[in-house]
Amino acid sequence: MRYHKIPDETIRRLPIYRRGLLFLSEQGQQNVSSRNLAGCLGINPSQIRKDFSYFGDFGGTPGVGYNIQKLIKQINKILKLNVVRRAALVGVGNLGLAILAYPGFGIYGFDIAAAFDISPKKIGRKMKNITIEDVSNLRTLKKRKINLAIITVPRDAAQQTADALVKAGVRGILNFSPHHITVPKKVKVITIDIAMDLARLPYYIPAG
Amino acid sequence: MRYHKIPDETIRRLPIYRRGLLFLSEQGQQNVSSRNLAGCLGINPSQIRKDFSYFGDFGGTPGVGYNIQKLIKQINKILKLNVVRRAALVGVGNLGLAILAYPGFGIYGFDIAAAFDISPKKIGRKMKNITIEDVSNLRTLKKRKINLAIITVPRDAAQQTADALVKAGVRGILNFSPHHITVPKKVKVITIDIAMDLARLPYYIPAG
DNA sequence: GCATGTGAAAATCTTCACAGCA
DNA sequence: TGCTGTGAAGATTTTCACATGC
Repeated sequence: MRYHKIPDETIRRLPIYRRGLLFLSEQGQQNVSSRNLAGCLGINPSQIRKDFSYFGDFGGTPGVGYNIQKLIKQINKILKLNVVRRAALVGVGNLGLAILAYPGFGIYGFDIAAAFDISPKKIGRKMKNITIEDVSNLRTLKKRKINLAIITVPRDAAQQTADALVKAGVRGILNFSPHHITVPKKVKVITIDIAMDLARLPYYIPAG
Repeated sequence: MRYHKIPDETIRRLPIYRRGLLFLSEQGQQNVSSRNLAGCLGINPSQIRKDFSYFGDFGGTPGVGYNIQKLIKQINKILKLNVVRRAALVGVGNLGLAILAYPGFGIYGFDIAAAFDISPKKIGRKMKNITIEDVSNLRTLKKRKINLAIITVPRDAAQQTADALVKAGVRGILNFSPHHITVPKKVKVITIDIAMDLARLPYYIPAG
């Protein structure tokens, strides 16, 4: 299976596997079978084996399972998480602040290295070793080797923020603004709309 | 197509359509074609027409398009957003606070009607008309007609929080904790792991 | 002409089932 | 025996293409 195109869905699941593996590792486990990992994550075991098989030999041992540390390393390599990634945050409102404080990015090797806002009240303030800069400074990102960004600006500023980021050489954007943003093909955007995810819960709930 | 099972993917897109339609409505538009809406959202036009067709007649007019207000009403009805939904928030940390302050829930008819935490320092404090309660009060949710919940507690408290919510009659959970939670089939869980979404960006970026 | 609504085809993704190995 | 790795089958989702209606 080594030479095929990797399904997007497989890529989407790799961080889930990684999370489960780190958890099991913390529990002191050395090895894990696809069935164990599946149970831990609510995923079908064949799915896991199939996903792994796209990348060639994941070093699973029949009768035993996979070595957890090895697996984590392989996944890191595939996801290109084996170097520290510097990311910028644009829009230091409530959500932006929560994200700056969020401890979860570290375990993926992310370093939120800069924060930007448009409000003079916020510019210059210091949060967690980061001084909030004016958005006009976005153009310095390239020089600073920052090529990932998180957008937490209001909806109507989302597209222009994305445009500025693209101009500054950013290649990946995590967008929390509830608006579709258009970028060149070479830039990857992942949009998270918190309210939208909540919005489909009622559909699945019978009665009222 | 009226009597078929609706694809999950279609349900996932309905809130996206709704968002685009509200935006176009704000711009003063009355009608929209599948092609216009598609352009606005980055989705294929046939996809939109197919999605709509699952629900029977969406009242589109050949040569003209769809009436925006009518469409929004239909989507609201399908997603069961035509009544105000009361939701509880559990875990008033940074992310929880940001979500309490997030203005985006209102446009879907959500009312975050209660907040809970385990820390005595936070219990009793008031945020936006909501007094933070002790998690032991979760069992009152049924009486208070709250059947949706947002979990923003640390990873290791996620499962026990979910258990308490299920016991309290909650039927839908939006989970921000980076951990899989197991619930009975009648309860729907949607998990958002912010860091995990960021984690797959580097994969799509060539070079370093 | 322009746009909907939808069968049918194509693409994608998931699950099965089993050969092969420790 | 227990588990991996994977072709093949099955299920789901997307896209095409066009008949039909304004």
